[in-house]
Amino acid sequence: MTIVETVTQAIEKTLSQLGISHETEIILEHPRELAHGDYATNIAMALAKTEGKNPRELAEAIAKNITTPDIAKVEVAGPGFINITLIPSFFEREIITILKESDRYGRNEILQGEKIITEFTDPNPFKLLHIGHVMSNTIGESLSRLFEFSGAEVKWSNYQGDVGMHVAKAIWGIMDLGGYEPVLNQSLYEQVTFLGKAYAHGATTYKDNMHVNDMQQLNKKIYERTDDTINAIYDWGRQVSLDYFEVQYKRLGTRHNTTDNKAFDYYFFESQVGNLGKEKAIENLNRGVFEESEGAIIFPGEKHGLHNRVFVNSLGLPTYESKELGLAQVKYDTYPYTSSFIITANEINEYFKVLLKAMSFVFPELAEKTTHIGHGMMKLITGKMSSRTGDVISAEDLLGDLETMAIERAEGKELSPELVSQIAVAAVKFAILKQDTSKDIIFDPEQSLSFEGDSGPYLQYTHARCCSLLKKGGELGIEAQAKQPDGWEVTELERYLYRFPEIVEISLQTRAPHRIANYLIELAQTFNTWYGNTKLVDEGDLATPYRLALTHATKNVINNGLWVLGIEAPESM
RNA sequence: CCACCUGUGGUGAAAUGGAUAUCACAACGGUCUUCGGAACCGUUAUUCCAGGUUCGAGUCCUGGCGGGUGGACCA
Repeated sequence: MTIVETVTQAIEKTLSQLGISHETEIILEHPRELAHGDYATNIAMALAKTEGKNPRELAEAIAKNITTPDIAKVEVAGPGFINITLIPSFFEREIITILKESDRYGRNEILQGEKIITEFTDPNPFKLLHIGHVMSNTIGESLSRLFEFSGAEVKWSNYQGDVGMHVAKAIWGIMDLGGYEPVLNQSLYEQVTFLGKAYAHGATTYKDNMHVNDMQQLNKKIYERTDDTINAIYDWGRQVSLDYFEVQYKRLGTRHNTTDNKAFDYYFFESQVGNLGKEKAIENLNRGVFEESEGAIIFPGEKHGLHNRVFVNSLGLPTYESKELGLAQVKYDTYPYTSSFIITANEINEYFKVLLKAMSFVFPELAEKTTHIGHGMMKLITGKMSSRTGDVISAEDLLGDLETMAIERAEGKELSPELVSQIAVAAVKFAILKQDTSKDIIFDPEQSLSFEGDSGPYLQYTHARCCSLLKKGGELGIEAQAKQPDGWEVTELERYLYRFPEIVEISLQTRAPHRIANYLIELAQTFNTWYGNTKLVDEGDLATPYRLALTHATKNVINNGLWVLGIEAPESM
């Protein structure tokens, strides 16, 4: 039984002893001020009115009767809070648990037996992997890890638009620039840069209302695969893009599956789900779910308080909407999930509401299992980042600049390329994950590059510092021992460490990795303050073994927390 | 025009309806013969406006004002 359950039960018992029946749930929270205790409940204030009593008097009455072995002190404070302080040996037991469970500490079984499929990143072949994709990738990976940390079997998927007008624009651009042959023998980066240029050229031309017809015809030919020359360009461009994305996932530290060493378990493509989606739309047109309008097949979202959307356009081609229907089925056929999460930027939130409504008629069981999670957009303070490949900033450029800064920051200290990469990735991922992911992020590269304050590198540094202290203890022949010395005063650090599993649960329930990120910062600050004020490894001090145990516990919690965020925890840096 | 999201120090953020609104950056001032200074300590400064619900509102409701995103053949 967890400490929260034990204490809640004790309060429950007290209430019934006092003859108070209640429907209000007993909620335990951590007071903002540690001085107020480890847990607090507002139950007295909540029940005061129905009981016809003064909240403070009621609180006093309840407080007097709460007893469990782990409670050292119960106090009434403020308007009627009941503050609870735990006994020192509770913390000692928790430290033992943290050391014993090691990299499993903080895991739970809330999602035991669940089969979850997540979808994120979703870059489009023929286009750049840009910072928006980095954001989706980071958030999607963290949520996937959080689900896994909570006991679910999780499959990662990536859905990519390998057909559609953007491809036609790119291919038109390639042809107009004289073909791809000249770059064939160059590096992957050169090839993909050429591709990016070609796309930009096509897109600009299209926007200027030139060659619109040509590109639409081209689009049709790409669909039909009737032209050998076009097919060759298409196959080259698609493969170059996919290879290049994979290089970027490696660089981003995206976890790779063990079967084929690729970032995702499943890759789905628009070209593979379009026909099925179109069939479903036509099928449901006959059932009256969809309607014909202006030569297109639409879903009348307006009948459901939403807006109408086109599923099959007037040329008879499936739009993104109907492809998504096909995708839901293909995903389920590939991996019979109990839940499916689709993580995208929030600019398509409204679109997804309509889509899920339509899906609830076409595939009721699948729609029930599907959740869309919209994340904020990455806004840039312009002019501060190099942008070698166009007006959007590529993942490549972003990471390159961060790595350069990390090296400068180290001031001549030799860092392995691997470590430099880990630090750069930590900087950007933490900047994304430290705040509510549903909101836009104003990405100030300078700030993220500064590596100060609440940053990923700060956490990594704290982790490395813990490792160093443990090493020093080892050299002196002092082993960590989770046994409080006589007269030990419980530190703030201990009073934060045991909260990690609770934080993970809250983070899961609200699907908010930033809860974990913020907790880790608080924990690291608490540790560093302690470190600054106390000589932790002191040969002559009997408390050193316990201090080393706390240091080790801190290392474990930071390590596990960073794991959920998808950030590496190097032992030295 | 309609829908959804959003408004917290100079800047960027946090806060299951709880106590004196927290953290970082910036600014200013300190600590240092390091246990690894990418550190630690201190000072200044904040909930868009008006009502309402509640014992209690940054948080919930209503109405303003400001910002973002969407609103039929792009995704």
